[in-house]
Amino acid sequence: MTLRAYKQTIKRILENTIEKSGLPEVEIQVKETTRPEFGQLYVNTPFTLGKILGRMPIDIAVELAGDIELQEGLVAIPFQPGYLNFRISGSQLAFKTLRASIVPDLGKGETVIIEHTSVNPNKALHVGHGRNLVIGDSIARILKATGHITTVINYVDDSGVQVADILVGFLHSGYPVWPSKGTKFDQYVGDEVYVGVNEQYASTPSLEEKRKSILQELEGDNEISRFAKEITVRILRDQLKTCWRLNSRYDLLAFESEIISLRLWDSLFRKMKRARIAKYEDEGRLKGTWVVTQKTGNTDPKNVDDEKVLVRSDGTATYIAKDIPFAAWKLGLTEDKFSYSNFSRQPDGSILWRTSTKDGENHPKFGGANRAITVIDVRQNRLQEIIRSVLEAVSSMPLRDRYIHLGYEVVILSRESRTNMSGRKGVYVNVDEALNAISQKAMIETRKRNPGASQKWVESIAEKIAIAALRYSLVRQDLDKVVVFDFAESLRLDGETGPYVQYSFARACRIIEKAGEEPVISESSASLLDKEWEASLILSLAKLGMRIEESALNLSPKNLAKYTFFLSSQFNAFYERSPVLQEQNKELRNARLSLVYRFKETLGIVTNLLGIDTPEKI
RNA sequence: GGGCCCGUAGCCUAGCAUGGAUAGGGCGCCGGUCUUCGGAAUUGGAAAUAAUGAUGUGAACCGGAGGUCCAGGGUUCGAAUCCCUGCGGGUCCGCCA
Repeated sequence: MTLRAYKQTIKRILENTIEKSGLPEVEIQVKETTRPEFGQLYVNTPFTLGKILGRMPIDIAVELAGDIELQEGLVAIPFQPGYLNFRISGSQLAFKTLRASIVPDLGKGETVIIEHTSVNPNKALHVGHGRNLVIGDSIARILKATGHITTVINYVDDSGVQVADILVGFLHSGYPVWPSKGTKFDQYVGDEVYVGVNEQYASTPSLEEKRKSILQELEGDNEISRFAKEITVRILRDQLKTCWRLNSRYDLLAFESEIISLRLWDSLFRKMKRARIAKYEDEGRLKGTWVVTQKTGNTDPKNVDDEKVLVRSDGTATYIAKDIPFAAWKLGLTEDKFSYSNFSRQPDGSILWRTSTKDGENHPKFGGANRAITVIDVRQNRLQEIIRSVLEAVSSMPLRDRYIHLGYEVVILSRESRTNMSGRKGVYVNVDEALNAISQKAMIETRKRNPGASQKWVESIAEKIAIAALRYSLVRQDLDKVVVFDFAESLRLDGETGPYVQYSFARACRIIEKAGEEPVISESSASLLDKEWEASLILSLAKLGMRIEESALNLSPKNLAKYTFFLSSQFNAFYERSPVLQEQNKELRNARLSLVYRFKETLGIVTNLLGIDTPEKI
């Protein structure tokens, strides 16, 4: 039984007690206390009841404490000015916590689609994309571990202007199709071709004409569109190398060009016309277009800004006309016209599928999920809202809980100048470059600590440290906060960082390795763990289920990142003050050793949910 | 102009959804510890080396200093948290994607 189970038990028993005492029914929230002398859990129900009944909260707290019947080892203590605190006996909490680490089942088979990464196939991933990937991948891991059936999608926008830009570079500006040796193709295209072509547009206006004609060719089946596919898939394969390097994985690649060629838009557009959400403009500045009006409660009739064009006056659809059917497909609001084929095998052994227009292979079910989570930065807020409100109108269902835009703030390079990363201008830090730099530094540190180790081993450890450092730094902040990517900061290996967490894990492994035998925990030996720092480590370990639950419900991986750091620093404090292997008292040694075991397992579970590897030795 | 978001020590950040007990961390700073690693020097010894160890160092630990929770008003027994107004910053508002 973990703290999460205690919480549920207390809630149930307290509800019964209130009912039996004839007190009014109120919503009960069992919360964690801020300090150990208040016990571990508390409710402020006496305040709520006091208000209703016009009585002193403390009197009600005393009364409830007297009436409530709790299991052995759990007591209720009234506290001024009206809290009801619950104290779990140290030995019992220790014993129960040390027996097992439990991940709660919250999903009950709910199907969830998570879309993340979705980098345009014309450049390498920069750290802004890295934030998207790390958030999305962590959430996918958390949801999967808590009993949800997840499908992870990486959307490939292979039909837009950005693709036309690089084709201009290859076909008209003389960029070679093969970069110089040692350069990744995605990096070469992003750094040289894409940036170069965008600079040339200013000086050579005729290039823009060329782009226009390429853009038209892309919609059809011809030499240029086939060349575009070849190039974008080559870039995609290199991007995936970076994604996999960051420990991410996907189930499906969805190609925008196939949404177009399968004409998924048509049936949606018909439905939208029928539902009268799509309106034809007879006059005004949008004459000849089909628009959708967002219901915003904007009362000013002169304000036309919340109209969004769906179909241009020349009859072509705008990009939102690709997003809407895809979003509808995710929730099963439109039929599944895709075929699917095997794209490649991933490092974790699973198959990465891709949408396809050709005859499909035997594939798992895609689309039609209970819930769709789209990870995109906050600048897409308005568009995502439009998409959801269109889907709501078409399906006449509220979708607030089913179509979720998980927005996060952008990554910038400097707070003073607020340098936004821009692929077009070539202002960004690539994920691979960042990882290489951190890895370099970690390699020096690892070598210092392991002079006799093989170069290959040192390199593999340094790589894992680099990934942990980057993933941790991108996931630890609130989604609403702008991340300033500071190179010096990202090279830090101490303080609140991924490597610090890995270090404490490795410390635990050292002790376990040297101890040799696995300890057997009994209630009496658990009671020996009575030191303040031991009790607080146990309490933190007992919160595993609660922490996972809240991050799954709030889609907030940051909570788990904080939790790994907190556990690690508590473990390090324990490590300094409670020697395990030197302890002469066999039973105490045994109890401490099982605490080390439990710490290792718990931390291993949580770091895994964050995609951080924990080597046994670093 | 309208929508959304942010404002917490020198810097970064948690807590805000669901109001509650002394606002929790990290970096940096000051002081200390040490089963980290290096080590001037001293003592013993012919030597290998052993003991002591200034001082440095640290993915380690302990302690300390550092706060108008942007401002003002309101609701409440109680506000960092809820409401209103204002200030500062960001972002979105193309027949681009």
